[in-house]
Amino acid sequence: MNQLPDRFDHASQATRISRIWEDNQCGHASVNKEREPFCVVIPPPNVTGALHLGHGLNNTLQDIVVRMHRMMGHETLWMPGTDHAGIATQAVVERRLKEQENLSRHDIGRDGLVDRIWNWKAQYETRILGQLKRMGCSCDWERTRFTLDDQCAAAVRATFFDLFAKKQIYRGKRLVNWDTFLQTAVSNDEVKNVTKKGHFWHLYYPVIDPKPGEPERVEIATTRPETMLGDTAVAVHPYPEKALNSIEKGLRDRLSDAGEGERTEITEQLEKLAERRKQMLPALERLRDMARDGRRLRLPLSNREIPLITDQWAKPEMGSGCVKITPAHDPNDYEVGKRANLPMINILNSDGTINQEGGVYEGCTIPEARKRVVADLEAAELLGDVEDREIELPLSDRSKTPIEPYLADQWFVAMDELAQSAMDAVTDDRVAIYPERYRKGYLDWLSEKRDWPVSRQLWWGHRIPVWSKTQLTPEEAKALASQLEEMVQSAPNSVSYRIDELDDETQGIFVCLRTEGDPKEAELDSLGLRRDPDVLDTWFSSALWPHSTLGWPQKTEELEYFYPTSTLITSRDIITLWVARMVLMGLNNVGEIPFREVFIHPKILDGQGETMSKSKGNGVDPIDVIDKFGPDALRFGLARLATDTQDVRMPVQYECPHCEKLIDQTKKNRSQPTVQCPGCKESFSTQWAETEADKSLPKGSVVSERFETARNFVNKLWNAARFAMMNLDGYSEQKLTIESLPLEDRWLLSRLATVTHEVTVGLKQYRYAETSRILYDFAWDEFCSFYLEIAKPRLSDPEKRSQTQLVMAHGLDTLLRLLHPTMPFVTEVIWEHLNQVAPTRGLEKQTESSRFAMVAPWPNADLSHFDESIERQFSEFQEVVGAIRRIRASQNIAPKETVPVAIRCSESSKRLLQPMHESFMSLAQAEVMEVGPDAQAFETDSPLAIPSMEIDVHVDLEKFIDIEAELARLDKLLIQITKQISGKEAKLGNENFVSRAPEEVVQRERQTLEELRGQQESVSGDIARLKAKS
RNA sequence: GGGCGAUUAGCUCAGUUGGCUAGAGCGCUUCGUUUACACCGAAGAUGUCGGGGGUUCGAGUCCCUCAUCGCCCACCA
Repeated sequence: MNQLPDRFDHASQATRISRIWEDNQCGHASVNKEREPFCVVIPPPNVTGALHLGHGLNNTLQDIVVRMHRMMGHETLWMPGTDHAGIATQAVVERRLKEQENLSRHDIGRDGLVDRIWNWKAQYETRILGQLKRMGCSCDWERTRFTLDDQCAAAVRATFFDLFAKKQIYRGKRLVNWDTFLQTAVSNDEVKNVTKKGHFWHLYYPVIDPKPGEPERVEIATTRPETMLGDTAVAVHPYPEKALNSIEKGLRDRLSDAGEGERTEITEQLEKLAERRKQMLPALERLRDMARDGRRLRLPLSNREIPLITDQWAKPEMGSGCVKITPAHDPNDYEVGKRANLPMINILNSDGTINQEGGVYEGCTIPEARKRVVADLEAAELLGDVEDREIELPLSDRSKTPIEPYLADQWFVAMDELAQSAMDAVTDDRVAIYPERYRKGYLDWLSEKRDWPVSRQLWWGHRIPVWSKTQLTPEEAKALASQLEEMVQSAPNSVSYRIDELDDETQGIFVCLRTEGDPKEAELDSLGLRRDPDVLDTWFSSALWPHSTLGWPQKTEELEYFYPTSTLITSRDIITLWVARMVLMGLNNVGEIPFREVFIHPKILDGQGETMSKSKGNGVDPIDVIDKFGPDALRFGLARLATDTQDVRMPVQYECPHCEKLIDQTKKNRSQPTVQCPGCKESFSTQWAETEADKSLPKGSVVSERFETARNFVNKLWNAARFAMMNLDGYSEQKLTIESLPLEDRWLLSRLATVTHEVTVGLKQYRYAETSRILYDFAWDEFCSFYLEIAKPRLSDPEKRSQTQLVMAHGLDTLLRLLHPTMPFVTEVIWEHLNQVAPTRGLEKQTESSRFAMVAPWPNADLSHFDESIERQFSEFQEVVGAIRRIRASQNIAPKETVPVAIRCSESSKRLLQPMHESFMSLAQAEVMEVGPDAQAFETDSPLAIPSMEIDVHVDLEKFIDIEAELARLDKLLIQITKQISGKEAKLGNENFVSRAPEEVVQRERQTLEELRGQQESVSGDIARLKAKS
């Protein structure tokens, strides 16, 4: 074992280990009724781009529980895969197309674009899966799925068909962002608002048959007068006074703690408000009353009658206090329209010209219509003031033309029952969400039961399996329906159709086919039905992920065995979008929840507290961290940060490719194409490098030095193992009785039992940070610093060697297994070596070790090994060693000098400390002269009391004493003790404390005070003695 | 605007049901290459637990309030 390097060489080992795992199918799971299943589906990463550190965290946490359960003997399946991420991926590919070839998607067409996205997907899927493998993720790679692959597509079709047939999918109108130039809807994030100069037109709508005292017309104001053609109401606030009051109150609240500048501004606003109240309130209240009275208005130009209604959307503090309602062309008005059940009049053609609803303005473009409407209103004397004003104009990011809110046909999933089922699953604890506070968001969101619009005007995604023919007369519809009826009769489980009333005269027929490539598609085509061009929302397929990946809608053995899956580990931003929908779809499709537990983990932020993303330049590729620190360090580093209270701030650095110096990333340098290293003065490129010159520079990777600790820990473990294995020459099986083992062995076994228990429970409860810390502290401070150090002398004692080897090998073996889920690579490599030198391991009885750590059985917390008194006593020993070391350090005693020590302690402590004679020598270079209740202080003594342990350690300083240093130390000590005594005295002098605090607390305080006084006395005595001596 | 969370050492974070003489890692200071490990070992310094109130014998921990930061949702004629 001497040939092992003194640093763990992850670079040369990791790929080899990965291959071994893969070759031996260690991650493969199959239906095995003999064993309990454990299943996790991966939150499929988007194929938009490579994984970043957030994914690193997510997948590390999954792999830890997956590996633990596999070791526990469960048939463990971690289902891998990726998500097609409709809009995001299409946008990325389109952007590239534009940048690199200056082409739009319309230039290459639907098939052309989709082909390119598939290429992109192939590239990134490979990259992503490669990243996961390098992280050590123990997925069942043979089962890798993609949300757009055939199996997922079959599930999507089956689901859509089912909901369609049950009428839980319906067609409805929805306002979309319409790009009139490209004649397509665009998503919210493709719309950019620009501020432009515009106007605010005041219009008057006449009141029909005003009663005496009522105004003859109402004033409304708008930035888009042409939309009045589609108005279906005018609204006024139902409680104008209340509304004004609440605004006033808000302002006054702000005023009370506003700064100087803000104060004047708020005061001005308050004055305006008061003025407004005086002038407008009576009029608004009258209008409100008129609205309640059901009064109607005459919409100018088109001469329609429209109601005056009340709705909170009308802000009494704005404009005239009245607002025109155009449900079909404004998102807010749309909501008002739905609330008031108003008709929705679409006045636009898809190319942005006015349609027949616009009467004489039909065919006009929007600017033309605006001009003419304004002119005509002016002619009718219904135009008031025209203000200049800055307006926010939404522009399409692609065509740079104005976006029109446009009422378009969309498919919706009715959420009422589905949402309720998903709420019930959580409220009655079939699905447990951890940390619990996330339940609220989940339940609140679902409780709104807003129908889910599932169509997306994109090309990349599951195409909606509906063929339709519209503009049919009722007779035509009937005729067509009878033809379809035959089709349904012959295949009722794969065809479904429905007739929808489109308006008063026309009907539409919609046919859903359950199977992709159904020959009936051609039939439908010949009947003149056309397939819906839209695709489904990405989350539609993601919602099926837990069952679609297991083969649903087929009744596979896998589905039967692994579903419901065990746990879902994900990030909080998709609790509603994804988690909730998986629950409701699982219940709908399979009739069973998709997972029993959900664990929500924190997010990783950069040093500035911002989320990491490639677009900011602060994204960290886990591979860069792996290259620098190794996969185990990445994993351990992430796991120890995963607390359930808060997000993780992780300052990141560039690593200079020339000199390996780490350079803090700042907001400034993270967006530059090149950075100059302050160390070696050489420059390197970043992800922003574009020019050839910049690109030719070596690239600086982005890493975080937060992983250093973890890397050091990996190395510590490696070296501890190396030490142990170097000392396993001649290792042989033997019978061993626990009772006969020396205290330090009993202590180790007890600690192993405790730690095993804590880690097992901790990981089951997703307390990653805590269990990582427990393992770190145990491995470093107890196993290495104490156990191995104590073992050293025993290993060179021929009588004790063999027994020590056995216990040491067992300790290492257990530690490796406990650490394996978090640090799989280094533990696997050590396991290989350990198997060579100590192929059979165990205590009372040795058995052959498993070939791989990955499939080694999870340690049992052997409670018979647990011994509280030994653990407690051992910490006394550790304290005494610490005390001796402190004295040595304060006296500057050379490491090689042996110091005589006397330990005054109880009989029971003596029983422990006496046999540790050798260990005091190896750990503190101390010779224990006396130990027990009668131990005497030395002539020239340096005492050190162990707080709350009733142990006094005395070190003979005859040969070393530095009186000045010692006096300084003791003075300081005395001050500390005295301070604590007065604190305790005050506490115990408090009548209330003594009478009301629990007896045991008071007792403890008394005892501590007692000890402190003893210490004080002893230290004072020493000071006096030393002073006398000097 | 609604909801959730955070604020503890120079930095990044722990701190279970109130009992704390508040911890860890990094960084810093001093010492040390004793053959597992300098990616190491030993010792040390560092805190008005964001501010203010309250409950309690006792508050980092519970309640109220303010401030700052972050996230989600809604909204921005």
